[in-house]
Amino acid sequence: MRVTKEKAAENRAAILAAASRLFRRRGIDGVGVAEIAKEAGLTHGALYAHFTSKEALTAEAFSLGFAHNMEQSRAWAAEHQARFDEHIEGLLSTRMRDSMEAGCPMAASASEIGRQGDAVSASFTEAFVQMADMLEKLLETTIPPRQRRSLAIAAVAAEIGAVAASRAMLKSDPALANEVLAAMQDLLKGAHKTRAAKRSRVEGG
Amino acid sequence: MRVTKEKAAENRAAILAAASRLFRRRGIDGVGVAEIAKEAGLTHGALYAHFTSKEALTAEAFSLGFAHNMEQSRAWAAEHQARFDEHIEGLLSTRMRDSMEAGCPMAASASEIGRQGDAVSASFTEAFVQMADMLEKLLETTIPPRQRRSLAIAAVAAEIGAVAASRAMLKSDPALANEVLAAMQDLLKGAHKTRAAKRSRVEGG
DNA sequence: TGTACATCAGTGAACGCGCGTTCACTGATGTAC
DNA sequence: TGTACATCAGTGAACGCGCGTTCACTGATGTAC
Repeated sequence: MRVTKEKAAENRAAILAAASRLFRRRGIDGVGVAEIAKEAGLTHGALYAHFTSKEALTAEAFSLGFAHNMEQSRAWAAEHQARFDEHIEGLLSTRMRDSMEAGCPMAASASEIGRQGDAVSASFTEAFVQMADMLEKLLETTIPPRQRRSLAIAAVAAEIGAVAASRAMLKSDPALANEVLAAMQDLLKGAHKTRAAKRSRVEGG
Repeated sequence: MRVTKEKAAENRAAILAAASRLFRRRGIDGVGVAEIAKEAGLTHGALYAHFTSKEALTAEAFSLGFAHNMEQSRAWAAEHQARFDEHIEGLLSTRMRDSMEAGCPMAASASEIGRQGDAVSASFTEAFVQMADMLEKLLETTIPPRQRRSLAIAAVAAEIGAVAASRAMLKSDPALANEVLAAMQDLLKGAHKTRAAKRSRVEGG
């Protein structure tokens, strides 16, 4: 039966939220539309009143998931007045790795995105760029702009790899999984420090 | 009908090779056992004479895929007498990114491994460690052992992230996809150079 | 070396199941008067 | 404000399809004599 416009909008949002959550946890191919609808408190038929296909739903779910995560990340950084190093520590923490739902959605789905359609790829790219932009602004301003951009881009990719790899080996070697996170923190913080120092020396000399 | 032991072994190997190839290209959930068997020139029933289940096949296919890729990588490094930097250039090349089949299998499946069973996770970990060991040996010996290990581990995770991210955004922003590979090359080569230089200064002073 | 037979890799039909999608139907909502 | 009716979000049965797995059967291979 028909529901109010507000309720319909809520249901649509609930479907997207459920899809985003389930896709991260079990992969796109690992979750059916019936389960997504059920998780949102609906039957599978209702889903097609809001989305033309699973693919369309997937694209929107990723877009929303990325945006939501980015917003949380930005809020956290503002609240804690986090600089580059602290932000890297947060992203590469065991807490982020162990939470498929609160953690980075790019890391949760990285290797699947390339097999999806253009819309999903575009969502990923947008999220990647926003993340890189955010990190870039946190870098020492003594580093030349071009280097800042390069380092920020590499840092996002590095974070994705470290979290994905750490998750992949968690079942068989938890100690090494933690070592991966720590090693990546060292690499990124070290690169930041070195590039900032180099510039200072140039300025000083 | 029965076939010779040699032919049976060949068929088994063909199934594993087909599975490894198809899983990388389309994901584990994206490929059925019938297609794998067909690609190996058999019917789906034959598959169960060699493997107890798709999961068992998956674990063996990944194990073989990782080992095969590692062997190729080692051979390439030996032939080209590649040092750390050249090896990084090879791994983070557009050629490796664009070939799902010749490229790094860890990057192709990173985010899916965590959802598979213990055996698949163990295969991934073994491949990761071997890759890290190989890179570690290519690092400047002036760098202290603990730093070498940390850098090698971070480099493998970084490579996985850069290749996976570059593939994910290839459809929507090829220029940025290339930039990711270049930025990661800079980050890793820079870290290598800096750590080697630091040590030299300490030794010199 | 030749014969008889057990072995077993491979075939292909069949299993139950869940997938994405469609559709006739329901009934409260939203709207026109 | 009250009434009549069109709208449409949501329901649930049904669709064809491909999934992973099983199994009776085939017939060449490998082995025992």
